[in-house]
Amino acid sequence: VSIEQVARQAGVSVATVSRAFNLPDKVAAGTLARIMVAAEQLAYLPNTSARTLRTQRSEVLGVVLPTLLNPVFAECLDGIAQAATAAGYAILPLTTDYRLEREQAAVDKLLAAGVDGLVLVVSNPGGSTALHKLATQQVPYVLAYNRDPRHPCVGVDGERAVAELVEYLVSLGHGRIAMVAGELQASDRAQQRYRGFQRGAARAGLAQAALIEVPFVEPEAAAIATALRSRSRPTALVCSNDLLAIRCIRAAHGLGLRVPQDLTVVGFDGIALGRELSPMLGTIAQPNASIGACSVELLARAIAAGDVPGSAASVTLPHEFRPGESCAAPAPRPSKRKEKP
Amino acid sequence: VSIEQVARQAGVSVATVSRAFNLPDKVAAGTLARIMVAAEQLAYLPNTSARTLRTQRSEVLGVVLPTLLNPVFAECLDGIAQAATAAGYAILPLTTDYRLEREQAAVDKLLAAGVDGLVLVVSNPGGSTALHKLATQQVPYVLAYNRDPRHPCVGVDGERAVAELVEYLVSLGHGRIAMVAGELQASDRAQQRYRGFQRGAARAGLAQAALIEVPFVEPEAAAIATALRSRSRPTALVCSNDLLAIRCIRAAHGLGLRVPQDLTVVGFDGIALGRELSPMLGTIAQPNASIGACSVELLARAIAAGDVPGSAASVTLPHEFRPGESCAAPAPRPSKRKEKP
DNA sequence: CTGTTAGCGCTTTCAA
DNA sequence: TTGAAAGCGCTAACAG
Repeated sequence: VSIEQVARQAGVSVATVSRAFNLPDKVAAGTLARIMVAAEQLAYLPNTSARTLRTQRSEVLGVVLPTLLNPVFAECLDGIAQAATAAGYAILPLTTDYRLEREQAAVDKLLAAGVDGLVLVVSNPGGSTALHKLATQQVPYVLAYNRDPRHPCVGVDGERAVAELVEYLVSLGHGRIAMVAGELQASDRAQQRYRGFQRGAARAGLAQAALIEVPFVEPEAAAIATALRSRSRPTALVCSNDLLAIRCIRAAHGLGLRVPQDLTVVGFDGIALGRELSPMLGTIAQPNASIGACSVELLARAIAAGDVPGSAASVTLPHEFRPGESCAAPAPRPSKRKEKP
Repeated sequence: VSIEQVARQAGVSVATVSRAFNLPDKVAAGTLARIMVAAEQLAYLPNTSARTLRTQRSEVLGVVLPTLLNPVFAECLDGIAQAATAAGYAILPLTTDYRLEREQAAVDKLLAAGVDGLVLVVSNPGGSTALHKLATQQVPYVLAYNRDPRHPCVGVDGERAVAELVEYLVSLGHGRIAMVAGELQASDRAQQRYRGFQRGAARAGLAQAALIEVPFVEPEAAAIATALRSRSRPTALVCSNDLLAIRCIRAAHGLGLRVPQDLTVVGFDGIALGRELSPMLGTIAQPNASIGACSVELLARAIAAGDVPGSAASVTLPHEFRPGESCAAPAPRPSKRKEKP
């Protein structure tokens, strides 16, 4: 049912019906009422495509995320949706499954759909041709979680967060700390966190700071188990994200290690589920919903002002270290021989 | 950049450019090549709104879900996205946060966007005015997870699943079993599972089968803790979903109860995360991605055939009980007095 | 094989 | 306060 039928039913022109919906105060009260009744009767819904085509604005923001299977991004999307609604935008989310070619495809699809702007989480802002295209074409966009001086970004300082965590763990008495990460290549976030790990380890004078890289899909985290079986196994694991941390805890339990008594495990992300676990997951919590919301607000503001967000608009949001219950001082190991004199 | 500029650049008419993209074999090879080059140079992307407006088909399926914060629906959406892509559709997901008015709003928004069909998870198919509207207007739609003889539905037989679970638990020796559910009103799924609980309890001749209703938002599951502190506390908890089950396990641990030695906990949903926990979550696993995928396929088939899916097309997918590690026979309680002669 | 042309439903001048 | 009409970008007859 189109605007024309409503017009006929209400005995007015289509222009007036259009006004009734978009500028109600420019329509006589009586006319307005008649139109609304007619629209109601006919269950009229203004056709979005026609409106978008005509106005060249869709009131839609595109969203590009790696996956919704990781609660981090689901939580972020929730924040995006909330803020978008508040700002009068609908959203159109697409996932890439961490695949570069799908990032490009997603951006193209969104551009073809005529979105007014995009929020995206990419693997690596540096090499992204999709981003370059956006920048070139003057399309408003904001990166979430990513950090790159050449783009407008919203996220936390993951490097500092991890560095400080390592120093804290050392102060707790941990002498062997390992970082567990997915394939580092896959994301600049992981790289950043690893840099923080190295920095923290160096600063704390930590001798043993290893990296355990866990292939993404591998269900049995063999690499983790191997590391934990070693005689000189780490006393603390710093994980690149919460999902990995949860997996580490399970691996530890499988090996008969107690968390945190025998092994400290700390994640990164602060997914809501972490607080429901026992032991409650220790983590560097990001304000996921806020990261999404803030990205949208940045974007909306720029669009309203008629320009694109620049890298100068980047925002670093505060993170919060939550010790949870999976993080503690290492138990003093029973020494095999007497202490040195 | 529009089709016209491409046409000009390639020295052909807009019609030919259109054909080049939609019916490439009806265009001379040389012309096609020239057009593609021009399109590439100009970074041309066919305008979706214009195409939708003209063809009256969007190649988009609307998706209405309660929330993406519960991994069940995230997993389902993933399946939907996959199947949709395979069938040549894009998807437009909207969440309702379990609020009825938002179900209606979501449906309206999707209809206005001109989606070709919808997959939805509603609170209660019976009273849904949104559904009624869809049915009346002959819009193709499929319900996921919901079950109702008057609508096309894709899901598992939750009632039977829970009934069988209860009988199994009784056979294991459990004498006091409670069901933990969110507000039953909020969803027909929960109601169904509760019916299964009652049926199973009755059939197994179970004397003590209580319902513990947990307010949705409540972070501290006080109701659960109270029930578990009781002298005649249940030996097994059947939870309406996995998130609740996880919360129950934490509550149990907080009370010094071991799972499964002191308390069996079983969830419902089969979220991927459940397998990463320790104890691995016992659950009635639904094939979440398949539920989504199957819904899409049903829908796509009907649309292709030019009609709407009827309730006769409903599909019941198999569920699978996974004992995990949170489900076991109850430990024999130390008896206070000697056994009877 | 290619071009011309009429709209899809809507918004927005410009006139009345 | 309202109406007439142009046109957003595209596709699908129809003609050539």
